[in-house]
Amino acid sequence: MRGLPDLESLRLLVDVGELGSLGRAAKAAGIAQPSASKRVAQLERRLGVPLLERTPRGSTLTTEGKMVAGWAAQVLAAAEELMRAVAAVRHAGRAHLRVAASMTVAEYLVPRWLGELQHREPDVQVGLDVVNSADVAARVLGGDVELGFVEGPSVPEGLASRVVGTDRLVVVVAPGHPWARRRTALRGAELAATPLVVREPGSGTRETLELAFSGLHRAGPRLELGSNSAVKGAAQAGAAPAVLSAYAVEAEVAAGRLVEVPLAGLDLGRRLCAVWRRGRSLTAPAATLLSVATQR
Amino acid sequence: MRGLPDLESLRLLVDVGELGSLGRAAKAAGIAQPSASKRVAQLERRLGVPLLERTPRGSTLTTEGKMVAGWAAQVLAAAEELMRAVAAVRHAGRAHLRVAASMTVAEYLVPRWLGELQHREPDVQVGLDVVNSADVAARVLGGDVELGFVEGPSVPEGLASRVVGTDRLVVVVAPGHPWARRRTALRGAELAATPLVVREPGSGTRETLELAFSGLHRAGPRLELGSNSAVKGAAQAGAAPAVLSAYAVEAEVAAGRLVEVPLAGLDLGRRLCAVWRRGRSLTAPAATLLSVATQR
DNA sequence: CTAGGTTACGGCTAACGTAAGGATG
DNA sequence: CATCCTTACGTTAGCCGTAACCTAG
Repeated sequence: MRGLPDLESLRLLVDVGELGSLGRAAKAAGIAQPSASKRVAQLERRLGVPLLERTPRGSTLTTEGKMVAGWAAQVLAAAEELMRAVAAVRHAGRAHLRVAASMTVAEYLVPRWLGELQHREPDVQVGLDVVNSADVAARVLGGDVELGFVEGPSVPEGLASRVVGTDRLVVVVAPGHPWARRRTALRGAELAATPLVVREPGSGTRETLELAFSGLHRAGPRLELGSNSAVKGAAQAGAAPAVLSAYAVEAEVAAGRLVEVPLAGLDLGRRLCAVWRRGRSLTAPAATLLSVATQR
Repeated sequence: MRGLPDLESLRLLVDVGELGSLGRAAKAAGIAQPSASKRVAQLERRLGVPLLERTPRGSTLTTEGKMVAGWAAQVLAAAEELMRAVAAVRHAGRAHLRVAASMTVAEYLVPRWLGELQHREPDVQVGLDVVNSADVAARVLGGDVELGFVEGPSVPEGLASRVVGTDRLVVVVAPGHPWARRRTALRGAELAATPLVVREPGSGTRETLELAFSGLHRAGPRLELGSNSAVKGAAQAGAAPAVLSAYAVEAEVAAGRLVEVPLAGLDLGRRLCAVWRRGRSLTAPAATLLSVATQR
């Protein structure tokens, strides 16, 4: 099993499952039927598993095919979220509905919302600016964007807000780190006195951490890095414990590449809030997006 | 924005972000540096967004690049789960650790577990059989597989078991269906008297539904279909309300393509259980998998 | 005969590697 | 001048569409 599969072939497989024949799936993909046949055959070779039961009256998925189609649908859903989010970033300036979001919200929440919004309001083009929390507030107040999404702890002045979710910072270490097998919760004072891998000053993650550490005796950071993935990489390499958003490390923790250390006596929760100009009524698409965001 | 991006290019982008230069990312991918340069450039053209800040001392991700890399990492994680799961299906027979799982568990839970198991026990090859719940029990009792995973409601005789998660059946309709705007919860009797789109008899989903309907006056099914995706397709087309696992419709509900109808007075929850031969001790890899599965 | 499938073949796109050219500390 | 990136170029591999053939109801 070398290379990763290509998404077009996975889409083709899913379509065959739903439409019942290679020919119809080919039409849906805008290619000729023999091309679709060959692509699926190649996918079967590459995965080493038979996927279709072919008959002169159509094709149905084998048991393995149903499984693969199910897993493929999840890959495709993630890919489509990516494409929608990229489209929103590209249209940042000239869109019908302009919003700004901080990194964490933009990365983990916004793509989902866009999917549902697009379904409810198919014609609305969303433009997305990704900036830090302070800039989100500035753009909303300045009227550059209609709606903003920020991560706590503080909600800026002069803005109406609604909580749309909660996040918390977590301490993670490489699986080989002594703390990975800890059974007793880590105390805040102990964490503060340990050199850590953290995000750069000014990021929402760092600010939440600084606030929680205030008043504690503390060690300087071991490493300051400018992106979540860089911090994760350093933690996995065993450099030191890292502090990051629970969203950001979800996948690594699920896969066992990082281990979350239980923590006590330190509040690292933070609200994720939608904000808009106080007293100004929202346009219809903005109200829809807000309602979508609030429901999840 | 036509076609979907290809996964190799996304991997390349993520690697550039983590490794700091196109050259190192190229080496990681096993291709020449100019090829990597061209691929990323093509990705930028295709997405219509600048992704890299190129300098003579390396390349760093732009703000948009960091976003895209974050979203790409999620797509890649899903793709890798798919590949691991396919490998397990392919090795069904001749693996070190052989397990059997029913559809729902195999589709939504097993890929995650495999990721973590592979991390904890890198050398273990897992073989996965996907069969219905009754067959899972038979294979465990017959010694064909060491561990099984079934969806309730009944736990087979003669097997030790442990609950590894919970699922529930949900009622979903197309967004245009009258029930989509319902505010009051649906009563069990009303649901039973409505023609539905359901899975075929013998599937775990169908059995749970039949059990819940027992004693109620009921209408026949509107459609019986052999796969979750077929049922979802019919529901989206507006054929009738459908009843499916919450896991199965998660993505569609999040994207607004299906709407969940609130339900009262009918217990459609079901436990997902690991099962093994009573009195037989588990091998080390099986025990590890069980512990991984139990923790999530 | 129709509706579905595969095989065969020629054309073209696209990805690769090597080699050469340009910028920046 | 060392490093990293890009452009140029020739080769190769893979995908596509058309056409021909096969099979079952």
